This record gives sequence, C-alpha cells and structure tokens, in this order.
Amino acid sequence: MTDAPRRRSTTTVPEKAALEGLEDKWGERWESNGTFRFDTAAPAQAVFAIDTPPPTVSGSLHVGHVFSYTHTDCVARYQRMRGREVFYPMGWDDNGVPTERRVENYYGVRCDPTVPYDADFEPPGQAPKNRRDFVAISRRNFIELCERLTGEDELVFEALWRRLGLSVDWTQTYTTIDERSRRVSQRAFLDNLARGEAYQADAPSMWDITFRMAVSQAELEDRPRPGAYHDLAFHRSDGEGDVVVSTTRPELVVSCVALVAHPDDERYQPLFGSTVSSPLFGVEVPVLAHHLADPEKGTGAAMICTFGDLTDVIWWRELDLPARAVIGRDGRFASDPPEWLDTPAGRTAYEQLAGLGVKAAQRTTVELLTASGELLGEPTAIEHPVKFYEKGDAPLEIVQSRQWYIRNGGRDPELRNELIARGDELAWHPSFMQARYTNWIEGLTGDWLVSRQRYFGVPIPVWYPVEANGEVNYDQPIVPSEADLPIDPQSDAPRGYDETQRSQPGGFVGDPDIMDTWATSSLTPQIAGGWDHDPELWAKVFPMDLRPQAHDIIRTWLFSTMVRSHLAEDAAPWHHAALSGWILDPDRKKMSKSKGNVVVPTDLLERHGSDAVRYWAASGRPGTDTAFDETQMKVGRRLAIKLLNASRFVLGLGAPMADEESLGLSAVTHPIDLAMLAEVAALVDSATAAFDEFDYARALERTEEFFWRFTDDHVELVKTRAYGDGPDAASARAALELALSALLRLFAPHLPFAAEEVWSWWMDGSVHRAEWPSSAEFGDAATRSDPALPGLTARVLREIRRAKTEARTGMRTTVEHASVSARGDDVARLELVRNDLCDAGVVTELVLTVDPNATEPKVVATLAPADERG
RNA sequence: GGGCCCAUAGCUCAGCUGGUUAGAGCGCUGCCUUCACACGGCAGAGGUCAGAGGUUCGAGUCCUCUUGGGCCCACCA
Repeated sequence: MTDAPRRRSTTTVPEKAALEGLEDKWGERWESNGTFRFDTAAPAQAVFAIDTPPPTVSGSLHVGHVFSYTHTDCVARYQRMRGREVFYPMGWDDNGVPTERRVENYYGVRCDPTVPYDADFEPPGQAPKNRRDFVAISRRNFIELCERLTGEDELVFEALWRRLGLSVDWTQTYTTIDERSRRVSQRAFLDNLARGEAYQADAPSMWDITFRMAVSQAELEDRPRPGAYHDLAFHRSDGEGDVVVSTTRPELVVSCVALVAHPDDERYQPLFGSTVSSPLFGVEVPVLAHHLADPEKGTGAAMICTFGDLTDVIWWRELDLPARAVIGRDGRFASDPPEWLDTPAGRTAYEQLAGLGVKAAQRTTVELLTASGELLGEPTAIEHPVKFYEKGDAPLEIVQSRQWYIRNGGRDPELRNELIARGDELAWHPSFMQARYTNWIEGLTGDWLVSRQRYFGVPIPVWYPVEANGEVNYDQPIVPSEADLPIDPQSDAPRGYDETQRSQPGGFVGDPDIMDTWATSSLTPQIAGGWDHDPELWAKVFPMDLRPQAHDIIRTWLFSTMVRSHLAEDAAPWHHAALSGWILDPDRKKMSKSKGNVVVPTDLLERHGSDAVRYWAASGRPGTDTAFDETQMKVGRRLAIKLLNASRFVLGLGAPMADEESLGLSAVTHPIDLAMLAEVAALVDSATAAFDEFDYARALERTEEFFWRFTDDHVELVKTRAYGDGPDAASARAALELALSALLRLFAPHLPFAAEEVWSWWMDGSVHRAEWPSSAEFGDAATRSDPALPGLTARVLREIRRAKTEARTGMRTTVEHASVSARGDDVARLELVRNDLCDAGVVTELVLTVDPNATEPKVVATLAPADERG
C-alpha cells in the first residue's frame, strides 16, 4: 500500500549532502522498517509477483548480474509505488553441476559413493594442483561440503544485493537445494509421473564422459574442432570390389551396423539389400537406403555406427538395426572383445583397442587400417562442429542408458503446438524474443531428459523392487507418499521395507540419480509462491506477473517453466517475460567470464556509489546488449549528487508562507511556474507510460532530461524571485516543491538511495512506499499555462549567457543592457517574465522590441564596462 | 540452410504511431568558484542518419535489395 506524500512538520536540510554512507543507512532502515516486506494480507488483485531468477551460487556475481537485477528492481519499485503489493523473493541456485565442480576445485575433493561417511572429515587446507590427487569422499561428506560452500557464497551474494539496493523481501528467500525446493521438485515430478508425463526409457542419449552423466538437448552446444575425413574400404560380399566410405570417426568402424546411401543414388542402388564386410573386423553389414543420406557428402555412402552422431540414432531406430556399442560411460573402449566380432582376426584387432580412450583408439585404428591397406589415401583435415555439454570440455559421446524423461512436445506435435500457443499468452519485452522461444520448440528432437548421474541435486524420488532372482524391476517403480517428501532413495527405505532389504532379492533399490537442475528451477513459481505449503499465498501470486531473465536461457529456464506450468496448471506461469541483454566490453565483444570477473561489482559500488551503478544499468534498454561503461556511472553519480544539492537548495528556501495551508498548487500563480509544472505533468505521464511497458530506461531518460533543464534553467531563472516575499515568491517556492516532490518519486526506482535521503528531509515515510506521481497532482496547470514560455525564456537566457561567455566573463557579471526583438506574441510572453530574466541574466535593463517579421527572437546583450563588473 | 537483432557526432546511445534547422551524455576546446552544487557551472566545435532503389506533399523513421556486425537454431557420415 502507498501513501500520498505528506510533509513532515519540520524540514531538516543538512549543511552538506553526500552519497557516501547512504547505502548502509537506508539499507538498515528499510530492513528494520520492513519497507519491502510483502504483505500477505493484500488482496490478490493488488499483488504484483516477480519470478526472480535465482543466480547460480558457484562463483561470484559479476557485473552482468548487477545490470539485469537492477532492471527488475526498477520495475518492482515502480509497481510498489503504483500501489501494487510486490512479491519479490530472492532465490539461490545452489543445485547442480556448477556447484559440484566448484566444491571439487575449492576443497580438492571428489565424490566417490563407495567411500564410507566420515563424520569428522575436514577438507585439505589447499586443493592439490592435479585433480588426480583430490581426496575421494563419500556422497554425504560431499553434499555437506556443497552446503557449507554455498552457504558462505549466499551470504556474500545477499550483501551485494542489499548494497545495490534490490528491494527484495528477504524473508521470502529460497535455495534450489533446500528442503522446500526438494519437496516441491519431487512432488511435481511424481505428479508428472502419475499423469503419464514422466517416463523411463532405455535409449541412446548424449553423454558427457568427464561428468559421466546424460545431457539434455537444451544443454548442448557446438564447438569447432579439428577432424579429418578417412576413406575406408568395405568389401563387397560378391567379391566385385570395395565400397568406399568417408568418415571422421574411423575408430567406430568396430561399431558399424550398416552402410547407408540415398534411395535415389544410382551409384548404390545395385547394392541395396546386399552386404559388405567391414575393414579390420570383417563384420558383415547390410547396405541400406535412407533419405537422410546425402549423396553430396563424402562418397555418398555413410557407415552407421552405434553411435557416432544423432543421425546414427535416427538411422538405427528407423532402419531397426542392432546396437553394437563399444564406448562405455567412461569414454573408453570396452575391455573385452564384443561378441559380434566372430573372426579371430577381428578379435585380435580389437585387443589393440580395448581399454583405450576415443582419441587413442582412433590413432590405433588408423595405424591398423593403414597396415591392412584398407585406409585409402591420406586423411583430409577439416574443422567441423562437435557437440559438447555446455559446461564440459570433452566431446559428447552417445551412450545407451536408462533415463527419465518428461514430455515437452519434442515427440508430440499436439503438445508442441500447445506450448507454442502458450507463448502468445505472454507479453514479451522486447517482443521479438518470442521468436527464440517458438524456434526452440519447433526444433526439439526429443523429450526432456531429466535424470543426471550426479550427487548434489534433488534425487529422483523412486525406488525399484528387486525380484527374487536379484533382477531390478524398473517397470514398477515404488513411489513415496507425499507426506514423506522430500526423500533420498539412497538413504531412505520405502514404506513397507526396511534398510536391510536394500539391494536384496525381494527388497528394493533406490534410483541412484538426481534431477537436472532445470527440473527444479522450472518450478521457481511453485517454490517461491507456496504451491505445496501455503495455498492462500499460491492463489494470490500465481500466475505471476513478471519473469525477468537473460535471453540465453529462454530455451532452458523459460521453456521448462512453461512446460511444468502447462502440464500442471494448464496455464502460462506469468503474464510478462522481460529479457535482459548482455554486458559487452567497450570493444563490443561479449564480456568474457574472465574479464567480467576482473570488474568486481563490490568495487564498482564502492567507487561510484550504488545509485551511480544503477543509473548505468538502468540506461541499458530492455533486451539490448549494453557496453560496460564506467563513464556512465560517473554521470549517474553526478546526477545523484545534483539531486541532493538541488533539493537542498529548494528546501532551503523555506515554506512558501508561514501558513501551511497556502502550500501547494493554489499558491502557484506566476506564468513561468505554471508552465514548469505543466512540463512536470507531461513528464509524469510519459514516465508512467514507459514504466507500464517495463521500459525503465525510457522513464529514466525522460526524467533526467527534464531534471537538468529544471536545475539549469528554471531554478536559475526563478531563484532571485524565490528569495523574496509576497505572492510571486510563494508561487516560485510552491512550484519548486511540487516539482521536487514529483521528481523524487520519478527518480526513486532508479536512484533509490538519493531519492530516499532527500525525501526523509521533508516527507513522512519512505519514498518507496509513496504514491507514484500523477499528472492530476498539477490540476489544471497545463491548461492555465503557456507551453511556449519555457522554451522562449530558456532561449533568451542562453543568448545572454553566450554573450557573457564570448566576453570571457563570469556568469555573475552584470549585463548593462540586453535587447530582444521578436514577434509580438513572443514579446508579450517575455514581458510576463521580464523581471525573472533580468534577475537570472543579471541584466540591469531588458528592452523588448516588437519585430513583426522576426522568425526567431533576436537577442543582443551589452556588457557593463570592465571597471563596473563584479 | 532457417530465424532474430543491430548500423545516427571520435565514443556510448536517444529519436515512440513519418512532420520546423537530427538530439543527449562522455570526450574535446574555451570561459567561470563567496551567495544549492568544483563530486560544480556556462558556452562552443563536431553528423551525406552504412549504401542503393521505392512509397509519400514530406523518410533517420515505412517497403525492397545490398554491405557490414552480433545472436539463436539446424547441419555434424
């Protein structure tokens, strides 16, 4: 709820004003006064709920975070002042692979689930240089270290956010690994399972051999890597020669299950249906036709291996081929010769490859092929894109494994179209970002793989029965009851069993995997909004009003949240999505991690002040990449200081009259004051319209533009009059105060510290809970005033100043005589403000002449003789 | 190959549905401190709005093409 501005009984203007110390002072007061505390009693229609992005707690916040979180805070503060009760929680994403990796490197440990728990374990003081020397610790010890480190990080992050002035309700904080998140995440998963949206499949999937885990489509990225085409000879079984195949992965020849060519390719048509035998291993494989084979590539014939790339998976599935995988989960070739190698020569050849990594296996295979004469010519070096896990550093392999999936439209046109249509329900800021969402869905190739073979995350909440013969029955998962959540199936036994039955015939096993980090963060509205523990809150905040986030995670966070909400709530999770841009180096390149980390946000806030850094951030338009620019922070600092000083001046003039009643609009009678207020009224409308479109940058720009004219022209013009007595002085002061009151509120979202400081000198309560200004506050000032007046007076002022500048004299120098010749209507205007102009220009005499032919007012100023200057 | 964004002063950017002579800040140059502010103020110089064509009485703004930059997706034998 907001309050109309209410003046304090006494105005206290400090002798000196500075920005230093405002962050601590107001940060503490806002906290102790609960200024940003969400009022749970607020009616639903008053609530403005923000689905805050939980930053990853796996390092440090960088300048890009400061940038985008400031944008959201400006919107939050605006909405709050508009009378909305803002639900603005903060989350920490401490769940997932980045945290695991950071913990490993920070403490020099690695998780080995076979190691027993050590209650007294203390990590080494310093991590060894070589990862091989890291200490192996139990899963429980590892998770304890994750929690210890993320706990420390979260305190540091919160301190930074507070200093930046985010108007977060810190009582609403969550972490993506805390008990509530685990419960929500597991319950939502079980709901998906119950509705048939979550399922298991034993299928080939992208696999990171370093992390030893499956990876989903959303986590893939291409990186250019050197490779080479190798021409291999497959031997026709009719003895009529060889079929040549070009491949970049000769080591996979052992996994070859068929050759394939395009059905229309005349070169291979005679061979379709026949078999060839593979080089080195002599395995008979069929020659098949499929439209995905490209006659232009290589020789037009490709070998299908299980599995070299995703096209292999398609061919394997559609042509119903056997799986002959040799690469294991560790990225090494199986140590025993595969059973499909039925010739002694083939088995001998394989012995050379057994146990090798992919690179070494390729080298060895090439040597063997060269020796056998089945490698034709020299390999041709190329550079080609290779798929990587976005956080990994070894190329992905394709490994067949049992995994959990959630339907996301990747294999279901109907669901796909529903999700695309949900995108239309959102207002996207900027609007073109919707295309990225739609494009991503249209390009999905499969469902969402949610299981991860990692340790620090939310466990998949199921067990499986172990049959009497010791076989695990994956088709009949045992699910926990909701009341027991969250559970860890690795340490909790399902109801009806006890721990002694774990892994025993007739007993159970726990699912060893955890969920993808997005499987939990896709539920941030549910986690923060009380979905499973506070139905009253949930009814008020869902669907939320705003999802602010970076545009690079549209395909992950935004999309997955939409999927969960669509499946569970049959609704879009928010009304608005605001996508922020990148921070770029001054040379226009995307600011790299290393460079971004050189610029430490706390240091920036220290050097420039929080309002100054916020000013820079808020100058970046929604969705637009913005250059990192400290000079903009200096400009922001200057603006904040100017706001303090101009306010000090205005408020130092004293009340318009001793009588409180005369305060306000009724005292404003002078035409120049009325015209100024009319400009403020227009400014308020313009800033409000911008903010309603989430355009904090436009609102700031408009406000700032007016503010500088206000101080440079209007205040200079009226200050002498304002010092005086009588109705004209009262008019000046009343107008200045009305304008200041509005300006402070207009600046409050962007410069919360300076605005609050000034507000506290003369107003009750926090400016951040004050009513957003309205043009109605200025009554009929607009209709009573002359819109041409401010521009005209500013012009005359500028001409007089120019004359002084050209005479190389100070602005306080008295001008003996100034004359203006202008059209009659302009002269009439200038007569109204002649006294102000004389005072402001410090002119002793101002002569106005009507010149009916003048297009522009012509100003001539004559300076007093040097000895009279002063 | 598909999609999206961008190109305006030396630099960073405004310019919203087309409408006087294209704006701001920084930087640069010059001048000015008792009297809100030197963490300041005033003033000045600086632009073929990437290029070409089109629509229009009128185009930085709308359309088409070209060039250059960036991003996303697809392709990966």
